[in-house]
Order: sequence, then C-alpha cells, then structure tokens
Amino acid sequence: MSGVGGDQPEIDGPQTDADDSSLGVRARSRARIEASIRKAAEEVFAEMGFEGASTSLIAKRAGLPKANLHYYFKTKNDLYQFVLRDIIELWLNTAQEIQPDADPATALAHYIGQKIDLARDRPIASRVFANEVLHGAPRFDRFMRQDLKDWVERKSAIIEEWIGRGKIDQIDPKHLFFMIWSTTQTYADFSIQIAAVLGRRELIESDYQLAAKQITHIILKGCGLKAPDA
Amino acid sequence: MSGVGGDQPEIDGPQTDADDSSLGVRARSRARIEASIRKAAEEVFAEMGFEGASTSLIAKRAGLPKANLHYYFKTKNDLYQFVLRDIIELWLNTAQEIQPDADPATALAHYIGQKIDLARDRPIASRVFANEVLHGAPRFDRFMRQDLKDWVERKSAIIEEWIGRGKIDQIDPKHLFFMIWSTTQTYADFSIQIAAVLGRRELIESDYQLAAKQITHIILKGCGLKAPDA
DNA sequence: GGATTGTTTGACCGGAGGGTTAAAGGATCG
DNA sequence: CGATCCTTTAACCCTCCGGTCAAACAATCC
Repeated sequence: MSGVGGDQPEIDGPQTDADDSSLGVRARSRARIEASIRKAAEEVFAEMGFEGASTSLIAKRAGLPKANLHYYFKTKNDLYQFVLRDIIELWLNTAQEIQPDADPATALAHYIGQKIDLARDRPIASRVFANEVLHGAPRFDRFMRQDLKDWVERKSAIIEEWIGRGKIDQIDPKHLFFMIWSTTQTYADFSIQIAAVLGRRELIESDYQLAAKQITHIILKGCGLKAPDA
Repeated sequence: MSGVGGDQPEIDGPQTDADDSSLGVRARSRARIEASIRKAAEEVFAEMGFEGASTSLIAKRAGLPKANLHYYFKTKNDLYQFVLRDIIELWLNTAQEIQPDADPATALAHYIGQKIDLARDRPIASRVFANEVLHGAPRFDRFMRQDLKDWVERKSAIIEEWIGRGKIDQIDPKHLFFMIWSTTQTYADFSIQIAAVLGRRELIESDYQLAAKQITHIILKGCGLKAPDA
C-alpha cells in the first residue's frame, strides 16, 4: 500500500543511498520519488510544524499532484513517521568515539564537532526533531523512552567509568549530554536567532567553527580536561 | 477595538498585576478575561504552534465562545502578538547583574540561575518563543534584529571589558550567551525529552537544581572563573 | 429613565485541508 | 497480444477553521 509500512519486505541489495542500478524501472523511480517527497516533506514540516504542514504543499514542492503523494504515503502521519525515522538514525549514530578506553578529551571534542557538523549540514532535520519534542513528542514517545534512553544510559556508563578512573571531573553524565545537545543543536534549531544577533542573514562557516571551538573549550575545561592534541 | 492595539490609553493606576480595585466593573472584567485568554492561548500555541492552534480551542480553554474571543482579539495573529509581547519582557529583563564592575563569577552564576528558574516557572512561555524562532520567526523579526541584538551587544561589551581587565578568559561573549541560553532553555523547551531520558514523567525540583549547579560549574570553570562565594 | 456605548453569543460564510474515488495510462509477464 | 498489476491524476467529499454578523443584553452617563 504505502510502500513504507514495513509490512512488505523492501527490495534487498546493496544499502548505499544511491543504488539505482540493478533495480527495475519501477523500484528505481519509486526510490527517486520517495526521496524527493522526503526532502520536500522535511522542509515543510520544519518550516510549519506537523499541523501547519499541508500535504498539498509538500506534493507541490516534490513536483507531483497531491493524490499521487497520498498514493505513496497513505496519511500525513505516515509521511511524518518516515521523515522522523531518518532523523533518528542521525541521532543514534553519533558519539561512537565515546568508549571506555578512549581519551575523554578527544572523544568529547569529537562528539561536539560531530554535532556541530550535523547542525550545519542537516539543520532542517534537526528542526523537525526539535519541533516534535517541543510539542510534547506525541508521535515519538517510544523512541525517547526506549532507544534514546538506552543510548544515554550506555554512554553515561562509560563516562561514569572515566570518572571512576579519575580521567574526568565528577559530573553528572546525563546532564552533560543535555548540555552538549543543547549547545550544538541551538546552531541548527535557532540559527535564525543566532544569525540575527550576529547581524547576518544566515550563519557562515566561521560561525560554526568558532562555536565548535568555544563549546569544546568551555566544556572540556569545565570538566577538568585539557584540549586534545589534535 | 481589540483593547490591545495600544491606540487607546489603558486606565492608569498602580501597575501591579492584581490591581482589581479602583477600576470600573468593565475594566476589571476585561483584565480578568484578557488574562485568562492569554493563559489559554499561551498553552495552545505552545502545544500546537501558531498554525496548529485554533481560536476555538483557545476560546474553549478560556471558557468563552469563539465569537467572544474574537471580540477581544480581532485576529489570531493579534492574540499571538499579545502573548509574544509578554514573553519578550521576560527575556529582556534578565541579566541585570551583568555589569562592568560586578564580579563575573557571581553575575554569570546569577544569570544562569535566573534562566533555569524561568525554564522551571514559565516553560510554556519559553516553548512559544522557541516555536516562533524554530519556524523562522516570521512574526518576530524586529524583536530579534533590534531589541535582542542591542541587548546582546550591550551585555557583550561588558564581558569584553571583563576580558580586558583579565577578570575572565578570552572567550567570545556572544557565543557564551548562546551557550547559556541553550543550556538553560533546553530544560523548558525539551523537558519532555530530558524527562524521558531521566525515566520520569516530568522534571522535578532536584533536576533543575542539579542542572543549574552543573551548568554553572562547567561554564564558570570553562571560562576560567572560580565558583562564587554564595 | 432613556440614550449610548460596551459585551455576549449562536448562526453563518468562504476557503482550505486531509483524504478518497474512479478512470485512464504504463509496465510486466505469460 | 492480452491479462494483470502498478502508477498517475482530476474531481470530489467532508470537516474544520478563521472570521463576520446581527440581535440580544448589560453597564454607564446625562
């Protein structure tokens, strides 16, 4: 039906994002269309929120009639979930360097850098996520109460271990994550505000660089760490 | 018309919030009704965003028919501006302790504490603000490009002065403000996420206390400051 | 008290939005 | 080629929404 409900196995094969070859004409066109819908939907959801987004506007931006969009995604909610799933991936695939035997300063600096990169490269995805959480995460509960909670607990345990070994000040790891998330994502979610204060129309590369540098500096120093060699 | 357009002088008198006496029956009831509308509107705007909010739901929550709400506020946009104005006040009235001859550690600690208090006491207002900025601040530009920018420049100049006198590390003041804003407001805007990760239904007093303590600790230490005596 | 002005409310309007239908147009496979 | 399945699209339906209206009601002023 919707091609996304997950109840029928997707065509398998190499999982790289641009594997057009070795698929039939239809599968190929479906993949292209779904991608363009996703892009349009992400933009519109980010700009107007779930309620404000209209499927007809998404369809128009994706370059197809509304009825056709509803052929690929039965409901606006289905489409929204599809967009969210992608964004959740981004989230959970960060902080891989935070490992028990890593150097805390290096690992945290890397994580902060990664998060700032995301804010710069995928601000729209970040805004859809922020919007969802801001409005009470009604379509999102399981992710936060399970996947994300587990993620934080795993990573926090590592930081506790660092603390136990005296490699880092005694801080609360969870609140440290809240701090890193907020300081970095603010450059995506509230970039309009930051740009306005900086007197720009939009943020430029050096803004992100300075942000990453200063956030890293303050958080590392604040946790009793020295800047990594890199 | 709307009683809020500002084109007719409000009844003057003491400006405390609860000055019901010494007003006619009408002015008193108008004040009460506007307050209840504001509260309802703030909630609904925070929950659903501007587009998602319906005037009939706001009216219902305020306990009056929709047509009556439209008697007090001609359009949804008018009502929204009314709500936003209140929230902007909150913003600009913070950080009064950041003054040239104040002790940086004390002043920053106080500011952070004040911001966390706001996150705890007025999370709904904070969310309306966040939502507006998140969606490009279409109804908000002047505030950010003028009032807020000026505010930041004034406060940043003070911090520059601190730096010049060697009272604090050489950091970028504006990005320091972005850091303080984001770390504190995240406890209002994304409290659902934080609560979920902490395994709670909602944040409790000790969460805010720990947050304030740790944010203050990390930022002060990160800026080369010692915790204030207080 | 009577005129005037401010307030309340149910009914109404035009428009937009999410979603459906049905019929036509292509691809695929035997 | 013909049957089957997938895809496209205009037209349609129903609900909800922001906003208006007009008539009733209440406070205020002379």
